[in-house]
Amino acid sequence: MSDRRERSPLGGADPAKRGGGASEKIIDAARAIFVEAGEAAVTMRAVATRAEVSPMAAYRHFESREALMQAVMERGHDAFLRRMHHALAAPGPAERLAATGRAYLDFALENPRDYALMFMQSVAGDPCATSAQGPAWRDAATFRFLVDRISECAAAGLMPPGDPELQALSLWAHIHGLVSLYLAQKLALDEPAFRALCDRVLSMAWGRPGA
Amino acid sequence: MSDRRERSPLGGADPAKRGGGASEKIIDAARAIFVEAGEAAVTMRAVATRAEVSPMAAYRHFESREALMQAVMERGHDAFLRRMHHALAAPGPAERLAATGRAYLDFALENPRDYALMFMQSVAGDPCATSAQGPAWRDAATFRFLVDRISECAAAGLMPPGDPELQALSLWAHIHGLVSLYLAQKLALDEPAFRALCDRVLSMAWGRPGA
DNA sequence: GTCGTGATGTTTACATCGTAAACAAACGCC
DNA sequence: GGCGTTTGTTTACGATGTAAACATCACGAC
Repeated sequence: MSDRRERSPLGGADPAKRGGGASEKIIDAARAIFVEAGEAAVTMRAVATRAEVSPMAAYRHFESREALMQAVMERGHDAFLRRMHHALAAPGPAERLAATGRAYLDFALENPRDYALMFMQSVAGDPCATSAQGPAWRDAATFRFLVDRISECAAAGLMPPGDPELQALSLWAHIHGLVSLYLAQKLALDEPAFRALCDRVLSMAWGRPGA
Repeated sequence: MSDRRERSPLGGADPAKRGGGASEKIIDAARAIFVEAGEAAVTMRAVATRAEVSPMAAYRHFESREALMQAVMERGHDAFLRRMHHALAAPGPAERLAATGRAYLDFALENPRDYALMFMQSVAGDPCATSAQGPAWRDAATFRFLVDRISECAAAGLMPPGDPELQALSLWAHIHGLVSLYLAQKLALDEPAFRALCDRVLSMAWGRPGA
């Protein structure tokens, strides 16, 4: 959990901090290619070309391609969390939970590659998964956010009582199941049909809040 | 849905039929490597070595590495369906549905790479933008099997009435969500803890049958 | 028999990939 | 100034997917 793969030799005590403008430029290039053309297109040479440096330059900032992809993923998580927080603008607990679900779906459908990178494959050194024992998802900011929204509803009597963490995980798994099957093209639906399907499934299982 | 990528030049009218002993040998080699070491280890050269042929031999039977992986995946689906059918041995509708859930989980946990290959890949957006409209999962034998188990329960009054297809999809998504998060190492749990978690989540959401 | 003909397999070759190694310029600090 | 550290480049190597050309072998027609 503590080791960043980014080299950031001039970063201060906290290596998770900015690694300098050059690292930024390289991550930006990698992200641009990734979003446009997918993970396979993110080759070190392509990134270097886009960042206007030589192919080996990226290795001064990232141990390996995998470490670079991890940085790309972290940007995705940042954006995801920011998006979730928009749901706080809704007026009441139930509305906030519903908005959270909508924000989740919107992010996944607008950033399918980011979503897949973040949640549908195992990446070494993932912030969500230490791959070893112990709590990881329980601590993830986005998961805590969902737990809070559910606790809020429970406190307002809008939810059957129970362990909010368990309910949050259940809801997360449910939405993630739908989303990931859709993104993996196992459902053969277009986006509007999929959104309608989500609405029906989630309202069936969770009443109104989940949809 | 009808075009096989396998070349099978001596296969009869149905190209999905056996492509000859050599194709078998190559798929077997690919599967062995895949199960042991993961998709990345399935290189054409490694497969050829294992199948005791020259590196280019596989191209006589499969268009590309991707087509070979697809054949590997189909083997996985066959095994998966066979496993599901064991659940029919249970005595009553509720028991059969519960056994189906258990079979699903068991298959995924015993064959994690197969499961990931079958259900956690191919993200919308890139070359796979074919996204051929129309029913696909609705026709899949394994999905029909789940719908049948749910219909059985509904007929016996063990399930709230409703569209069995929708309920089946909801249950599928829920279990798949849990499984895929676990396999992608987002939960940071070991297997026994994960099984216990599934039990709690699914029994919370679906009463007894799902667990 | 001989002679195509097509299925099957091999060898060779190439572009592209991740990345190790050696080298060079730019910077801070004395 | 000199010198070590940081940052970048060039070059090179082994692995990969696969195209192209060539070799083998079975088999039906003559």
